[in-house]
Amino acid sequence: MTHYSGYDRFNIAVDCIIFGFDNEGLKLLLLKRSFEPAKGKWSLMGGFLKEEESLDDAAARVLENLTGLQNVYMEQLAAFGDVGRDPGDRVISAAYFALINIDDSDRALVEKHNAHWVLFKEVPDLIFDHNAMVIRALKRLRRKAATEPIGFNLLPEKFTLTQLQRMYEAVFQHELDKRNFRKKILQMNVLEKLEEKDKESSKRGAYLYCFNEQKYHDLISEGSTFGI
Amino acid sequence: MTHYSGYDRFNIAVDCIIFGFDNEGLKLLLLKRSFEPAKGKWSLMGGFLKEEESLDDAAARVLENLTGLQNVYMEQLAAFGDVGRDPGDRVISAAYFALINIDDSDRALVEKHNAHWVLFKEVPDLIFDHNAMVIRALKRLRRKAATEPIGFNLLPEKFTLTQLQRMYEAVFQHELDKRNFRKKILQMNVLEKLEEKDKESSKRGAYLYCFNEQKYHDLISEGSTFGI
DNA sequence: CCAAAAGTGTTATTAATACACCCATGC
DNA sequence: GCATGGGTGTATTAATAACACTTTTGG
Repeated sequence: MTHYSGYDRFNIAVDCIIFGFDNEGLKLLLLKRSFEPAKGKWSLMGGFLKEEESLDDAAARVLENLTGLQNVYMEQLAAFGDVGRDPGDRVISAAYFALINIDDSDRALVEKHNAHWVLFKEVPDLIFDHNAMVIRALKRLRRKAATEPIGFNLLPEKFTLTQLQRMYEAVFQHELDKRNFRKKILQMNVLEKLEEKDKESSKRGAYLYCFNEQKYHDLISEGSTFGI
Repeated sequence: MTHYSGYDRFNIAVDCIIFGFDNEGLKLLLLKRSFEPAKGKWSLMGGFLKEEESLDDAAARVLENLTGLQNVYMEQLAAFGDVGRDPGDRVISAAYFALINIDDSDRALVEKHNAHWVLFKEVPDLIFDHNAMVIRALKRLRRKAATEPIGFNLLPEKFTLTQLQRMYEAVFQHELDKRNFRKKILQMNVLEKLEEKDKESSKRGAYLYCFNEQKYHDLISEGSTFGI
């Protein structure tokens, strides 16, 4: 016996805007829809909410189904609830965005779903209101990446300062000054400089760094903030 | 015949975080819940989504039911979807926040709903996850009010610079320097100075201003941004 | 030896902050 | 004439932006 009988009930979906980053730039993981309506069209990865799971759990499940990844950085963007947004039926969708390192994703799984990493600048027409979701996700990503240390989720555990700068340049879509960038990020003292060097992209080799959660907390607790 | 049969369906609620402002400070419009479960407890104003309306429409309807107001500044905060968030039944709630001028609201309607304007600092324990919604709404309000001209929605059409400053002080919960504040807001050139003076709060009288949408658009289109 | 990326400080400009006195008026 | 809130400018400090050369090393 429910307390709230007599009210309309709805299908609820979660749709995932999955950001990735590599040498080519900022990318989205998109797939060709395998069922009607809009079968064969480009789409975000989605799924329906189940009775026994939270929205956050559903989004994590959908992401894991596609990428094989758990414990990924995810954040709810908003709920999309226009009446005609899905021509198949009335569906309310909670959109989530995720930041992952492309190399961590399970390539076989991704291929099985007929999914592809697409450069953000080249995102095609997507079904329903998915383009609107993507645009809002980028806006949110830009804002948050500028003020919180979430961008690191797009990189491997160990990265060079140049890689880090390229990542921010891809997110913000404009170039940064190398010296000012390094000054700023190093002054915040949230990175740990490793002994190792990366020799892949230069002969000289570049020192590898990793983000240090503890250092970040120290920064915050002394009243400072992260900012690029 | 629906395309998406076989998936669970859910009640969907909208809950409204209604901000107001007067001489006493920043306030929230809260009500004592008139039905089970949690009857008699403090709560946000809410309602259930109907088949024929969008989430935004539902939020606007719920707000109008309580305040009598239409065309109010409203923005979706997020969807809240934890499994046990509402002990009455599984309900997914889309939280919206609204900014209104307290004097514009229909006092009789507000009283009829057993609703009260409560100082933000004195918000009591609310049902379910409503306190969490309120905290996130304030965070969002602070961020957006600092970078977009939404704070004006908390004031009457015509206001003095002191009123404007008090509003921002109430939102940010810290004092601002009078001269720096006036310099900043006037330099942006988004206010229109009226001939009229307000004589209510001083003998000398203070010039009234109003926000000018056109001037704001001019500011934006020349590449500048609003900021307090 | 040279191409290619790594690394490194200083100056100039701009924005943010701190701060105190006179003005107008109703009582 | 005095208490009350309205109104105004400058100097200091901090943050941001602009900018060019040396280093290392594999080929």
